[in-house]
Amino acid sequence: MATRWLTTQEMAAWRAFVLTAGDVIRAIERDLQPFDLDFGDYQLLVMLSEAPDQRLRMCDLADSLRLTRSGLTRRMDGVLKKKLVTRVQSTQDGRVAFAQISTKGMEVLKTAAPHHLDSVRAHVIDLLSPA
Amino acid sequence: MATRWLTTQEMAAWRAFVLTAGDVIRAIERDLQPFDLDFGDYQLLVMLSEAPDQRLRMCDLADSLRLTRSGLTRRMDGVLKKKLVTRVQSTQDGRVAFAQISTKGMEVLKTAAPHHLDSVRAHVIDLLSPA
DNA sequence: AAGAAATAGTTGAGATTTCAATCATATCTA
DNA sequence: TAGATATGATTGAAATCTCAACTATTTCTT
Repeated sequence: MATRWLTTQEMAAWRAFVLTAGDVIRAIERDLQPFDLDFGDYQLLVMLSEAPDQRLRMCDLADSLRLTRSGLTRRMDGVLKKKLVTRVQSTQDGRVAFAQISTKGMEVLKTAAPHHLDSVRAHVIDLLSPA
Repeated sequence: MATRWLTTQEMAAWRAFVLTAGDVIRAIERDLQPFDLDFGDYQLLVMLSEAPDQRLRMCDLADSLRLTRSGLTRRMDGVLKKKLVTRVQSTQDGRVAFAQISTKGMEVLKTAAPHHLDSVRAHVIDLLSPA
């Protein structure tokens, strides 16, 4: 258990990490733009597409996206308007609402996914590996 | 030059990276809160503290912080109000303004830095190493 | 079963950031 | 040197997110 690392070299690595992590996300977001998706939308769609019945309770989705509930409510506004996702009220528990990916949402995701993966490959290799 | 990596394992690594990178920043920001600094303020102060004459042109500072010029103008509002930084108009070039770290800014930075480095150590080891 | 506590979700206000437009100053070019 | 172009910085509007407060529903306790 080595404490007191983080001297010159580790420090440089940490700084590079902080700066390039942002660059990577921005580059990936730019590549997602032709599909009218941002990275937040994309992650939301992925989570739903992999969930049982392709839906999740709002609060579980918020947790997995590292958003507050409030933040998810707002993000849902966007994907609902784009018809990529549906809201389904639970019949079991009057408090809960599900977010469910729509047919259109699945189609958009299937179209965007290969390009997005190319993008991740390219940018992570280009920008992150050196750090 | 291997193309077509990013199968199950690499995919998982990428996802973990995306999620935990955010967690790390949030944790570090929480530890900075007692000093009334957020991560953006801290980085700005570090850049200035290391610059010649402890000052930088707005546009160069913006570039190094990965902010737009507009974004930096707004962030400056905050650190100016806290008296951590001064604005200095250039006498050479009427267009440029310098951001210069103040005595108070240097003091705050010196106080916060050791705690921040502890924080980086702790959270990067805790959260990032597994990924 | 009634009241208290916990859980799910939304809303208003504020912070941070970006884009596009704008203004001012400097530099280049013809 | 006059006009065009480039550069540095700010502003208004919009997007995204958080916190605190709130409503509604469910579950726990007695």
